Amino acid sequence: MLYISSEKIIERLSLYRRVLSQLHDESATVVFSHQLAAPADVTPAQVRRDIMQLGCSGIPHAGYKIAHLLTAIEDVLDAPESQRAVLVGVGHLGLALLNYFSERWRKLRIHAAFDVDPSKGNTIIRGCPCYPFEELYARVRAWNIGIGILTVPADQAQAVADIVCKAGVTGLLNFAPVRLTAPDGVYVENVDLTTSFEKVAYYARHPAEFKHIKESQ
Amino acid sequence: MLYISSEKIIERLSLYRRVLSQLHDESATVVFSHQLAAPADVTPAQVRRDIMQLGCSGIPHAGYKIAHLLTAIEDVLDAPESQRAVLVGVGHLGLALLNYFSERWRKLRIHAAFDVDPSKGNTIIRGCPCYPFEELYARVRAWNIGIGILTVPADQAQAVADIVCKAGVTGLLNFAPVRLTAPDGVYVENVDLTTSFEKVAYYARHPAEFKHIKESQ
DNA sequence: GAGTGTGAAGGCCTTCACAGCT
DNA sequence: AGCTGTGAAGGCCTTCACACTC
Repeated sequence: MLYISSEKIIERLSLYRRVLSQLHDESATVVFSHQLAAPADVTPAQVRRDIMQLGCSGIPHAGYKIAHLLTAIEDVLDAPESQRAVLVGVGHLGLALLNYFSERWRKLRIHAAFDVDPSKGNTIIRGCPCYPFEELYARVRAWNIGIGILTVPADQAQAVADIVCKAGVTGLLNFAPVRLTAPDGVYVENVDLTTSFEKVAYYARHPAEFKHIKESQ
Repeated sequence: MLYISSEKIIERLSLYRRVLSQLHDESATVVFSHQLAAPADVTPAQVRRDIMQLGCSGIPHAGYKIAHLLTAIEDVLDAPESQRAVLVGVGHLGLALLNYFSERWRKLRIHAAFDVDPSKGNTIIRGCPCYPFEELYARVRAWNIGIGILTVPADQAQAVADIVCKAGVTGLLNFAPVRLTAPDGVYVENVDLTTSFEKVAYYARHPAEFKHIKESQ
């Protein structure tokens, strides 16, 4: 089993995999570093370094075997057995994620959803069972689930985080515009839509300021 | 007008503002660097450096004036007049964003939405008018809109990006799991839900690997 | 010739550490 | 005493450049 220390590399591996999967579906068998570099907005040298860390080797002038890379990336990114998450908050964003992640990965999936709205309790949404919010703690603990996805309003996010952390999750994917506090050992990934929107707005007004980013292609 | 070169700083300013706004609502008037550091997961020294770049000064032992900081951050992040975006793809994710960004900022808002589904054409959703997809190019151009938010399926994202770029936007907020190609001068911010999910999954399985991140508090 | 593998260099960001102020 | 302001140091990530291979 291979451990990767850097967050940035993990993110790029996910991107590489997406491109590799597509190439694989198109029946390609080999890939060059520059083919992976362009979609990930990095240099070919960066790609080669990342692949080096995976323990893979290419063939000069002939590139890398796609199948080898895919296997190596799976070894890093995918759980050996299967990994499950719960989603809390079945609003529009929650539904979008349920659509998005339904069936797409065998090894990583949303196992159940929870919502305070009683009308959503004990229904099945996009193939995913939805339970009453009150059952959150007991079910996460009983199922031994490791990931919590929070798509609840900002003022409830911390309370929900506390519950699922106490129930044993070690990873949180937080969509609420709040910075959560979580116990040591729990990884928190924030998807901050406000920040993303404001950032785009800033650079949309100052097109000169990011010239260097585009030149990396 | 002040220009900030670094993407990271822009992101942190957005976070600082959120905390500052809340403190302001609670009638606080001053803030210490460590109060802003904790929610943003950075050191107090980092906060002081960022504030320095804003051109603000604090008072030793007494912190920074919240009102001054808010004004300075507004000067950087907010457009002088007002800035408008269009949203393309009124699925669950699009609806979530319309809820999320409705009315919340006066200076930055979603001005119109577009969808291929004819039943959504010419309706008003969460206060935001929704038009048929065919009118996208003409309306973006006529209204001189600078930002496009893409919440369409992956296989349509590039085509939509091409249309809105040709119509004159200079910033794209892309939620489709594809890396877009856009003309020079157009800033693309990708919100990659797959990557975020896989990243959380990785660190949820390897709690030791991110110890250094938590220690920054 | 064209692409890989990698030590070395470079650059950016963050943190340290301490002087200065109240 | 406690917090700000900031030069200097440190660390991480990325890029360069070129030997090497097919």
